[in-house]
Amino acid sequence: MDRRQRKSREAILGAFTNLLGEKNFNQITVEEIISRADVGRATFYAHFETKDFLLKELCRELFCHIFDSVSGEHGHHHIFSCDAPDSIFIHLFQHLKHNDNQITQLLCSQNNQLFMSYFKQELLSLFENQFSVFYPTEPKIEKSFLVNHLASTFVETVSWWSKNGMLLSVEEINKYFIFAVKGE
Amino acid sequence: MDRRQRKSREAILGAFTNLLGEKNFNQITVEEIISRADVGRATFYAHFETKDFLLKELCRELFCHIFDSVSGEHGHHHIFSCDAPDSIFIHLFQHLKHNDNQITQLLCSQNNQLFMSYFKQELLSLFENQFSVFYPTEPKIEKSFLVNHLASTFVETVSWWSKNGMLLSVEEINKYFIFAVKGE
DNA sequence: TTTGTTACCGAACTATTTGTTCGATAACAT
DNA sequence: ATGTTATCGAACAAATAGTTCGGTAACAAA
Repeated sequence: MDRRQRKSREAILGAFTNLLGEKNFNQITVEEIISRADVGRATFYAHFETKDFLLKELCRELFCHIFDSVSGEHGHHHIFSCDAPDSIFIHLFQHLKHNDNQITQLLCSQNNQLFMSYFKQELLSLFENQFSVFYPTEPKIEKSFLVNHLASTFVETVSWWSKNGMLLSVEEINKYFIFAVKGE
Repeated sequence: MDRRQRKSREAILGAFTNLLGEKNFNQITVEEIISRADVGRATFYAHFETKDFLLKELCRELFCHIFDSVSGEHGHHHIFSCDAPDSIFIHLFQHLKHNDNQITQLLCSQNNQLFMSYFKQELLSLFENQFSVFYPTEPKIEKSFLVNHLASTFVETVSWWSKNGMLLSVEEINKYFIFAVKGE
């Protein structure tokens, strides 16, 4: 990719990220973004169709590498089929605590739920075929409910964690999560 | 309240409710609202300062009577201190299934999370001092985490329920919820 | 170094949407 | 019957979104 293109793109995404940490998504104007990114109006629209697409792109960049690395570390076999079935969660917590791309600020900003919904979307497909580890043979409850519960609880745990300044260690927050979904 | 005022207000809230069932909140314009409500532009702004305040008012009307009735039925004593500690949840599920004010359509529309966040807000204060029934003496986990988990799980349960067309009975969905938070 | 390509800027522009103002009218309360 | 008040309609101003285009400079490849 052209260096100019890359610089413009990163300037826009960076300015947008900062603004998201300060104010509501709806209240952020294109004018603010381009003036903070110091790029022309036409340049913005050359890169991103609308503000919503910009958000989508940002989320993709934020979460993609996390999920990529998680999938990569576990190869193409079932992620829960190794020694520690819940190691996937510790991995995710670790990645989040590492705070690439200022992800922490975004997760505890007032735009919290914006990112959480994207996050949950990714988790749903990740947990789709592994929920049986936590809920083995539960015929009375529909699968989609359990998968949704698993993903929701993880997202809410991360949300609570980041809102509390991520004071708890990765091991501690993982215990919290396990307790929430298994009750032990 | 003046009959004219009441009619205008309800026309606006009704039109807004219908639109929320069809498209995204951000994409709804004041023009659409007033043309569907068949009121003048000035009238709209005489009733609601902005679109956001309109949403807030709608949520208040949607949820307020539910929570009022729940609190009223249980008087001023602890809602969990009666025979069936979890009866409060069945009450809530029943009210939701009754579907006053087209609440079901809104809960499973694309604006789902908009209402769910308001809903959760109310639940948090409702559950604040009653979480110990579900999690008696759990010293290793912070209280705010448990309260948040309780409210989140309830909201997610309702969300899943309404998205599936509320096919399950009140008793069944209550069982799902209890299983999710207690694991039994 | 030269040449052709491409991204950027900046400025002007259109269209949409928001929010306000005001006089006339009709519904309301007393 | 009288004074009040909500509404209408229409015209506003202001903010924002999104487009267009010619000139300029950075780029990549020869």
